[in-house]
Amino acid sequence: MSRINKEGFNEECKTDHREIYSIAYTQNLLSGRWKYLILWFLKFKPHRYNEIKTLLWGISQGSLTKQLRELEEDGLINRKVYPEVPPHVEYSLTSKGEQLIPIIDLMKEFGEEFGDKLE
Amino acid sequence: MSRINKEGFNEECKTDHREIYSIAYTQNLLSGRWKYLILWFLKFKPHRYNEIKTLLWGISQGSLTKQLRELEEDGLINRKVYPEVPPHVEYSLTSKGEQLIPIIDLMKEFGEEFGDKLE
DNA sequence: CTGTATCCATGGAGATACTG
DNA sequence: CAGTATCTCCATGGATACAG
Repeated sequence: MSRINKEGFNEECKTDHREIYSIAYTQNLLSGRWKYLILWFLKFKPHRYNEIKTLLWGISQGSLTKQLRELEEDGLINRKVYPEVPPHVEYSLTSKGEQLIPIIDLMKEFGEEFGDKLE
Repeated sequence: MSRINKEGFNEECKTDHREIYSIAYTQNLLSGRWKYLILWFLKFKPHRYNEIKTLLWGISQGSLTKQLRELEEDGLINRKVYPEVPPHVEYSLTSKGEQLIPIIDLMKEFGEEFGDKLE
């Protein structure tokens, strides 16, 4: 999903610009094939890199690293490195990231009601 | 954003499969550059094709038509054609689509709190 | 006014190999 | 264990022209 910028919205839009930008802002943070699920997993407890990779069956290392970096840059998750050998890295939600969880909860509830075809 | 299928999640995933599928299902319905904003506009009242096109400054006709068709196929919006000349088409939310609005509301609130940089 | 048809550019995601 | 570096592929969206 492409990211949406400030440019590109009608100056005469009937609804408040800020509302549109706010929705686009949040959408941008969550744009990515796996981000909703990563945040969902971290809701319960911190996870290590390989734990997430196992939960997200099918994700490649390259993709996972990229999504985690983006989530980190957007301030949604923390990355804590334990200076051990072998390496030990743990990802957890920031308070900002936690505030996204209710959205994902709602998406889960919606999907439980309407998405039965996936079962 | 690519769509997520039933396949691709670990059989031994610690969280309930249904929750993951439910999140992915909802994410799939909303995958698309403009869908959140289209639903947001329809929240207030039905809109005509060109009204939506004007609100979404910058969208091409081809893209708008495609997004509207997908939303319609997924049962989120209604398409009502008034047999007039010139043509008159009105889009409105279905009850299923209305149940998505709280999610978008939350995204708006989140963006209002954290997305000030877009102002 | 509300589209369709066609082509094209872009970027995100996967595959694979390699590394401290 | 937790990455990095490339490469490739293809779905998505945009541009443009045309139409009922």
